Amino acid sequence: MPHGYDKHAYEPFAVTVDLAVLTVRQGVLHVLLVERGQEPYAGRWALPGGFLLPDESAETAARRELAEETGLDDVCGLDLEQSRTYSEPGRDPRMRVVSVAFTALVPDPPEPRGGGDAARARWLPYGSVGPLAFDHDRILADAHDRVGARLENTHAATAFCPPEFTLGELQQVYEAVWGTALDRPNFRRKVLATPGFVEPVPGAARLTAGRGKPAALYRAGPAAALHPPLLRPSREGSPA
Amino acid sequence: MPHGYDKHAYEPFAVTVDLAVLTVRQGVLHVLLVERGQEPYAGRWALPGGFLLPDESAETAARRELAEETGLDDVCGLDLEQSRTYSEPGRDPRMRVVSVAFTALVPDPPEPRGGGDAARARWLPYGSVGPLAFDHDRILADAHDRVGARLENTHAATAFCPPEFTLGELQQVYEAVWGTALDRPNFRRKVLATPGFVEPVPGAARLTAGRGKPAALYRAGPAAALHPPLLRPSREGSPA
DNA sequence: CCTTTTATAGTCATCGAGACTATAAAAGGG
DNA sequence: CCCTTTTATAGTCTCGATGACTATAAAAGG
Repeated sequence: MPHGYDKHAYEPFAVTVDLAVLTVRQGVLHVLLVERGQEPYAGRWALPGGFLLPDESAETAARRELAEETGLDDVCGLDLEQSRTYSEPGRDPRMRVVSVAFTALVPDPPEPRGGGDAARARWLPYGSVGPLAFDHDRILADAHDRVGARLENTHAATAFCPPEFTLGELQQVYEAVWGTALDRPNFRRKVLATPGFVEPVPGAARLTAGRGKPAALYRAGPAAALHPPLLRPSREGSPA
Repeated sequence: MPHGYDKHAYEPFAVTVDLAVLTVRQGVLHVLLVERGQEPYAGRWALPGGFLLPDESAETAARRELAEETGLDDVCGLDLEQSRTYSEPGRDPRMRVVSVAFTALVPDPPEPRGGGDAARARWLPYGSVGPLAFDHDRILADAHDRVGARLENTHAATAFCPPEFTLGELQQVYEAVWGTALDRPNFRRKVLATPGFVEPVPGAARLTAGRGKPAALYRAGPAAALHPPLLRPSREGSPA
């Protein structure tokens, strides 16, 4: 907030929210994208988003847009996190737009309704489509980075799962987001040893994919942060 | 970016940047604050900041404001990171302002010049002054959280130090930001065992505080991220 | 010379985690 | 019904990271 507020001239900007809505389907990370109907970038895929209303916070606007685009009824419980704000002068060729980006993690999603003015909305595998409109490639990549880090330190992975899930499903989330395979017994040991990460659903089991032994079901635990964190295998440099 | 761009009405907003400029002085975390000269919140301390110019990105504006407020000449090399954007409708009583917050880590600082229109600018110990103007208490707390986490995963602590520093000085940074005491031999072992964190300055030593054995000098290493991270001692729940 | 202060070297035990093997419980095919 | 396949779960072994702690070195000050 500027102290010399009243002495300065200031320029008004358009403020929007952009959403990176992520899910894991069949062990593959997917993103919700909309197809642009008009110039600029007509025919290109873009992240859903929209303008802030006059008396909305960015968080409120993001949740409203999320409900409109996904058609989900209970948007309240969803994992929605502000990731970063993009304000480069040339990022929209038409006018000066400052965009607050959000990342939403949703469980097994319904097909998006092409709500409102959307030309077409689809779940697409992460990284499967060419360059997105505007600077949305970078926004999406930043969101992906943050989610990967959040899986290490929080139980955010449970946001990708239904209310009751197996440890195999939870592991698939980690593998899909990180792009690495994990050892199943070690993953299981680590998750169960972390207090508050998951809690068992007594006496419940589910056949995972039709074949094999039924897996026990778990719910998300009360712990927000994981101690110690669940670090991904040596992402860069030497594994020390 | 909204796809139904042209069909929507949108409201223009004022966009500003707010800066949490942090440093460590004598082992104590300090924040750069300015005293407001006018209503609202006249006489209260606030974070420095200002409006975006018409063709500036938020990053550029933040760096410009940083130079103006601190009087530092080489703002280019400073550690400046976007932290979060604040957009609650009532956060400024005069008008609708969306603020992009940044956190800057600076080494042993010069006294701030009360540059431009600033009533007064001072380095104050973190948490030593009462409620700040606007929502700056929360912005500052969020910045502090992020810096604490960044110390775990990156060599950001070196941004608080002069180009050549002792391991004791580096440890003081960690202790000041985290608010915990660390075991000196263990800290030393951990830092030196992390590849790329610091590299020794051959044959150089400095008397740390006048007394005691002179300490070897180190420079910041090339590694951006630390592997494995330097986790702070059991911050919550059980230490596992 | 002795005390104080700070830096640096090392020791020991414990815990986490990667790699791996073994067993249990289901489906499917003969 | 037996046998193979598939997946879940239990357990073992080893190594490395780290917390707690002790010991030595090199300076200043009395």
